[in-house]
Amino acid sequence: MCASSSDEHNSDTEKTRRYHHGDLRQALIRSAEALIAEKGIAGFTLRECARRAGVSPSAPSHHFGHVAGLLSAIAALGFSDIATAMEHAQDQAQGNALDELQAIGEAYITVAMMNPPRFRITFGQMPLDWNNPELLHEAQRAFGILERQVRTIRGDSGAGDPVLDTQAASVAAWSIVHGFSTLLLDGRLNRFSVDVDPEKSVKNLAQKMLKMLINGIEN
Amino acid sequence: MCASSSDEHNSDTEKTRRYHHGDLRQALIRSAEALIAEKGIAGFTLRECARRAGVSPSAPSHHFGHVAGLLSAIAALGFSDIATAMEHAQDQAQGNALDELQAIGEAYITVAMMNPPRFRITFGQMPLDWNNPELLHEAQRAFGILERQVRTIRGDSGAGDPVLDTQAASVAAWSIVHGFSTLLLDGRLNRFSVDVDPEKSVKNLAQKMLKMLINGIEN
DNA sequence: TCTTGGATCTTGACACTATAAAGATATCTG
DNA sequence: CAGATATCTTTATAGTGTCAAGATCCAAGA
Repeated sequence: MCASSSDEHNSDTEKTRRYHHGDLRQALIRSAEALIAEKGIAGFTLRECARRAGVSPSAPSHHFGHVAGLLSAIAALGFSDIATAMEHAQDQAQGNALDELQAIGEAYITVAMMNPPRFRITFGQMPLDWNNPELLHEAQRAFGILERQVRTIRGDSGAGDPVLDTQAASVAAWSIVHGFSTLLLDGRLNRFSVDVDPEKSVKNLAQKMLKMLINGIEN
Repeated sequence: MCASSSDEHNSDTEKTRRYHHGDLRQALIRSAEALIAEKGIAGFTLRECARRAGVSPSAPSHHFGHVAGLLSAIAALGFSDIATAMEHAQDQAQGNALDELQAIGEAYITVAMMNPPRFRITFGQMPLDWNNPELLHEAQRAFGILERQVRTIRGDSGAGDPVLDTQAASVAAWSIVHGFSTLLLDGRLNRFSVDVDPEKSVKNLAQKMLKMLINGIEN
């Protein structure tokens, strides 16, 4: 994932700044996430990303076209992160289908917490290019895992009340983990009565929430 | 310099363009929401708002200070909408505490659907000024209603499993309705297997989701 | 080895944007 | 009727995304 000679193209040092960066695409993605981590979404700027990568303002256009191109590439990584983390969690909790869904949901939240800038880009309101095939593919992959798991459960439990159908259950699962992640990352939770300071208590809270929903789904 | 009195063709109505707008504050709020409804969050611009209100680019600063001021005023309206709609729903469904929570949750989603631009501002990533006392107050009011309702329920049902405590339940309720609203408004649901085209089916889906969660909470 | 085509980056320019300072105008108060 | 004050305009500054044209490097083919 890194270049062959890693100390060659650092921006802030006065190392011979080459005309060709060598790995600009990756560098810009890193710059963008670091920038958002520092100054928030509002502080994101394509020019500043280029500046941090040690490159001219219009260099990014040759790799991503426009801003949405860079953001879409990052969003694709975001969906990929979620999908692979879900798959991993699913494998770990193998056996009980309900436990697998619980693990999948927790994985979603964990990924959001691990890289907030990436999650904000993936699910924020900044423009994305949904014609990007990679983005589209990874997004469908992520949601597919969750939906398949819910379908498995509802197939198992024999579906009592027809009102509680599979679609509603999968959307409910997605909504609860997504809503929690969003509220948490935007600092909406600790602004009010909820104090979720230590990281442990966040995961604990997420566990409880999911238990409630899954408890409601299986019945 | 512009014509002071007689000739006017700038505004859509018969209003003569005066030096003093008369109700610029409200006009800017309306312009902002209309603009976002048309061109999305990315198309929002303070200058364009001023343009639509028929005033100079820096006129808004005298009413809101900076961009975050205008957005915060709108966000305060957003929280107020949610709070009052929740209170209304609570009154309508009076009697069963569980039905009340269900109604409160549905109200949240309905408000989001009724005025998407306002909801996007209220819960989006654009900068807000949380020193704005009105914004803070309305936000606390909204969450307070939901939390009090959950507390009522858990007091009623006698709280069996201590794992499923009140805090987790209220956050779960907030998360599921907020997550659903966000995913819906950002077009993330109908992009995949879920097709929520007719408005009726959206409310139906929301009902089912909430039923599942509440079912899980009361047990 | 030398040349040449294509990918990569820079320069320069344009039309935007937010915001601040200072001047112009209307409304309100005494 | 006069000041004072709130409201809006003008003007200016610094920053932004994107485009077109030029500069530079790399990697084949002769």
